[in-house]
Amino acid sequence: MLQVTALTVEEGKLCPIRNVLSNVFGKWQSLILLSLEDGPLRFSAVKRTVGDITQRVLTENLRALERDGYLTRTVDPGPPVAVSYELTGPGKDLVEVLKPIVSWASENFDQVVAARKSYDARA
Amino acid sequence: MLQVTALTVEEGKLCPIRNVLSNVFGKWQSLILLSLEDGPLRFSAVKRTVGDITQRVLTENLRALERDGYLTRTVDPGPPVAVSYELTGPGKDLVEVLKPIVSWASENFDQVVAARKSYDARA
DNA sequence: CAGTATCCTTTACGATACTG
DNA sequence: CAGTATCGTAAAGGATACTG
Repeated sequence: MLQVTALTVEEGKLCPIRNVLSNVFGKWQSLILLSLEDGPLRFSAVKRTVGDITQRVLTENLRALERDGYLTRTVDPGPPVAVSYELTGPGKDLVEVLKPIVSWASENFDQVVAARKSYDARA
Repeated sequence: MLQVTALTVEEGKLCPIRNVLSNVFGKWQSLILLSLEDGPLRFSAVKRTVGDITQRVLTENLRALERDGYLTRTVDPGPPVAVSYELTGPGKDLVEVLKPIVSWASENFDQVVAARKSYDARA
């Protein structure tokens, strides 16, 4: 069976699922990765694509994604300075497995909304 | 291009990606869904599978997943009472698109850990 | 067994102002 | 332009005790 507990069966080893996914399944991470799907973008372009993320939080999330090796950060000192973010190989792979979930979400949105409505009506 | 902003292009409509995924990409939701992959489990069995989740939080998450229509909750009044949770059709579909990410996480765990180490060494 | 009820802490996030 | 610095809020989660 699948191992999803904090520690794997071999004690002392962290669960890869949790350890990797916790940095991808946040409110913004997957959205940011998806925004880079078609090629590198500059900081402000990522911000525009995601829409309602603050500068502080975007920076924070970009750094975390860079740290995990999903994207690179390239600085072109200007002036004005231009910083662009680009998916790495692993980052592109990750986006590929992320996309089916995104499609699923779009396709099943109505169903989920209906389920919520029916649940709330019963309670 | 993919639409990931809070409001979709047709104003006033919520983004399906965010709206659906925010209830799946939490710390526990995907783990709980995965625990039910092989068939229905009772409350305590889910808890055992996930490992270190508290009763309160597990209950909370199970309710949210039930509300979104991913699983059903069946009570067999005992005594002692036995409650079992089972994936619905949509729940099973969701688990299927979730599994590739889980596999990806397992396969790329070492790489991510290495990336973090190298990033931390530079900074 | 499968929860509720409380209380408390942590973490993520939002708002705003400032800067090389 | 792409951040950093502060401050404040809110949601998620942890610990523990209690119950039909």
